[in-house]
Amino acid sequence: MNLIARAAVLIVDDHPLYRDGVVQMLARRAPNFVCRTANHAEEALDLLQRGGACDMVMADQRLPGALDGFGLLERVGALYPTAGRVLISGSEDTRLGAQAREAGLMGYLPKSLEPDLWVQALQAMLDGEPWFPPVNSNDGSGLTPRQAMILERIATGQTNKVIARELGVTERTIKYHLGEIFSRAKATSRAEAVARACALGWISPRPHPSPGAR
Amino acid sequence: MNLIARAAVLIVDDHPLYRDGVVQMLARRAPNFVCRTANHAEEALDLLQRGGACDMVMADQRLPGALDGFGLLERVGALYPTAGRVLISGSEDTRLGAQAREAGLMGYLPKSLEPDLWVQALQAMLDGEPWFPPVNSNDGSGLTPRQAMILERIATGQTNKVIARELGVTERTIKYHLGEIFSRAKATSRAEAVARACALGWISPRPHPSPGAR
DNA sequence: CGGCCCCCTGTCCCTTGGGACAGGGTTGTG
DNA sequence: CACAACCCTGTCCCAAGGGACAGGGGGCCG
Repeated sequence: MNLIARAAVLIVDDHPLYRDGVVQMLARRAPNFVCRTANHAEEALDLLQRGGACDMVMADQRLPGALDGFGLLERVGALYPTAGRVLISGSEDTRLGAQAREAGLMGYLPKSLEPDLWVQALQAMLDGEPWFPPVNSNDGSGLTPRQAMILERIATGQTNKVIARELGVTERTIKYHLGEIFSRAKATSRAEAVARACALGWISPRPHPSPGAR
Repeated sequence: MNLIARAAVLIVDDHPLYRDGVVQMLARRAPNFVCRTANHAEEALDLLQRGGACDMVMADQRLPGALDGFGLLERVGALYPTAGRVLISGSEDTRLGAQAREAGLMGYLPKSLEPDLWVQALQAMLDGEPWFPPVNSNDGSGLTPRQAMILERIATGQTNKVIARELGVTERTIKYHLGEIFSRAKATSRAEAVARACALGWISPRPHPSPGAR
């Protein structure tokens, strides 16, 4: 564990009290950290530009404004390749963790994480170690990979036919999986399934541009 | 503003750092408050039962476990009618405020609220004044009341026919409104509309039991 | 008043969706 | 091996969804 270096971290979240909580906690437990905070992506980018780079940028997935956490961190990655980038999220959805990995981020911190683990994770990440929450074996959703894959596409408005084509299977197969999803989500239609999946955190509530659907 | 009385408040939220933030902030700005915290509904009820009642119970809308914020506060209302009940939420959705009002709660605090306003609101509520965030005139969604009404039902999986019956209009009319909703949400199907509405915070992501749909 | 917005309705038509019934394949585990 | 998940597929069928086209009515504002 690295306790020597001073580290500059930027925390981006639109909930003032949460930000304060993080800052206070870090001040107490990891005095070697210098914290800055921003309300949203634009402010964060502005801060980085005028205030110099950071060792670590941690952004909530859900942010007001045009850029969400992923969007912001993507841009940060392009502008400041040396900064560690970490996603924060209020939801329990471990799918976000996977997404964060794919996006090349250094870590993913659910807000339900205990402060102890929080600093532990931070230290690890500053040492260059990626950090993702211990997988619960339970991925929360109770959906099979296939089902999750399909549900996600459903949520972008894709039709069974399209999904079938893209996954290289028959339309009938999609219907089959849909039926399974319905029973697991206690839904009777795709619209309801999507709503429940949102409510249950099964799917990441990211504003989708629906690229292939229009 | 009432600065005299000692007030016991219970904060229920599954994000430790957010809870800490609130507690710290209150300790600094409103030392007359005695704070207790709970992770989820069950813990909260337990605390109330063994620890005696509270003047104020503030619960996040999204909680792990069987009861969400509304559920918890409903039960609290039944068990401890004198306690003020307040909903907290991370989303910007002003619909939640309306829902909280309907549920007879004393207030609604979005997490994006500035700490200043937070304590102000708390004080007001302890004085018996309901407190809800200043309406932005902008309800965020850009949906007409009718559209919002219909979108909500869509999200519970209701079919056009059912909605039409319940609203006392023709199925055709529902289709019309749906079309409008689609264009506003940039969606092409009800499933996509629901997903985008969730992502945009247009609809409250409450696990619906879908009463009339099954 | 004219224009704009919201709400409501109709007909025609084709595409999708989803259930019921009935299979076959793989992998892995007790 | 038997059993359980998971994945894939087929056919038949009917209900539901959604677009195109074409209207009428009320309210509010310049």
